Amino acid sequence: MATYNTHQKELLINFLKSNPDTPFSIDEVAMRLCELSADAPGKSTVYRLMSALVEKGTVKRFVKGNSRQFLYQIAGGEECHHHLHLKCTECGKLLHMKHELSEQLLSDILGENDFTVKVDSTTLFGCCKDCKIKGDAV
Amino acid sequence: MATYNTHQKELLINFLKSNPDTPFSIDEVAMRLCELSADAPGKSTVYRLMSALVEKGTVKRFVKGNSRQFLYQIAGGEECHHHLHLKCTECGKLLHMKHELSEQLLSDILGENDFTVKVDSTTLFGCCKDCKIKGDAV
DNA sequence: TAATAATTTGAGAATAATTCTCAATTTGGA
DNA sequence: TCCAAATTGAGAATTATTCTCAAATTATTA
Repeated sequence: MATYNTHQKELLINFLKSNPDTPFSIDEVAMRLCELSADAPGKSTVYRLMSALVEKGTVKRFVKGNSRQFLYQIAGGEECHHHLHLKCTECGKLLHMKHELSEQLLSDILGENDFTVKVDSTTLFGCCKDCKIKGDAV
Repeated sequence: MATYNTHQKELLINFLKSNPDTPFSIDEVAMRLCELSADAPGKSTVYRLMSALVEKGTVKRFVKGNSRQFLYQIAGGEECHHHLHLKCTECGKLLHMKHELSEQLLSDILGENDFTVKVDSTTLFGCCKDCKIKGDAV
């Protein structure tokens, strides 16, 4: 089963790459692509392409708030498979944990609990520096 | 808005408490409760009660595999709000990270990334000892 | 370039988990 | 026992996602 390169695929990936810090819903992506090009992919196709990208690990998928909707965001490069990520629940920003700290942490957990953390499936949620400041100001 | 104690509420909580290590779907819970009592709550009520419990923090909610279904599991006691959890993606088991390690880790992340992890919203996914052995045996 | 076979797309139908509705029941206090 | 407020349950409504399949697109070969 060979795979063909299509304009739709290209548009989708370019869009996600040019917004590396923002998580999008399928609807949002479909709408934004529509504004960009006449042959933007339809919603069915966005769903299909996105699933394939998640499967490949190119894209990360989150649950939005406490809804039953998913959000999608491009994954980092190869190096991102080797460190954990921190996601701010206030602003949605995704931070990269420093490599050494991440390694340290994973090996501590392996030593202490005999548990191998899957870096790609794990995200730590919390509050980033900027949002903390905003929160304090109120 | 006072709240009334009902047989249905009691049944649900008791069931979850007596299965602290297993995550259940709404359907599973409803079925199991049906076997236990004549006035088990119907599915609508299980949904409603469960949402309330999640809101209160008594119950934790996960996304099942890569489906769009949620699983529910009773949260640990007060002490569980202070350490992180490890969830085996093979068998569903939930492990408790040792308190000191957890504290260490959270303060390292705060120091390094200026990021405050929300313990209650965070779960580390991976593979536990038992499943690792099984996997190797294949 | 034309013919082709395989892949991909898109519009809408189908699915399924969850939420909503509202009449009937249950609860706890007076 | 009576009553007002809260809760339940059956089924309808909602909605994000998946499926379907004919039409369009892609890459290859002659």
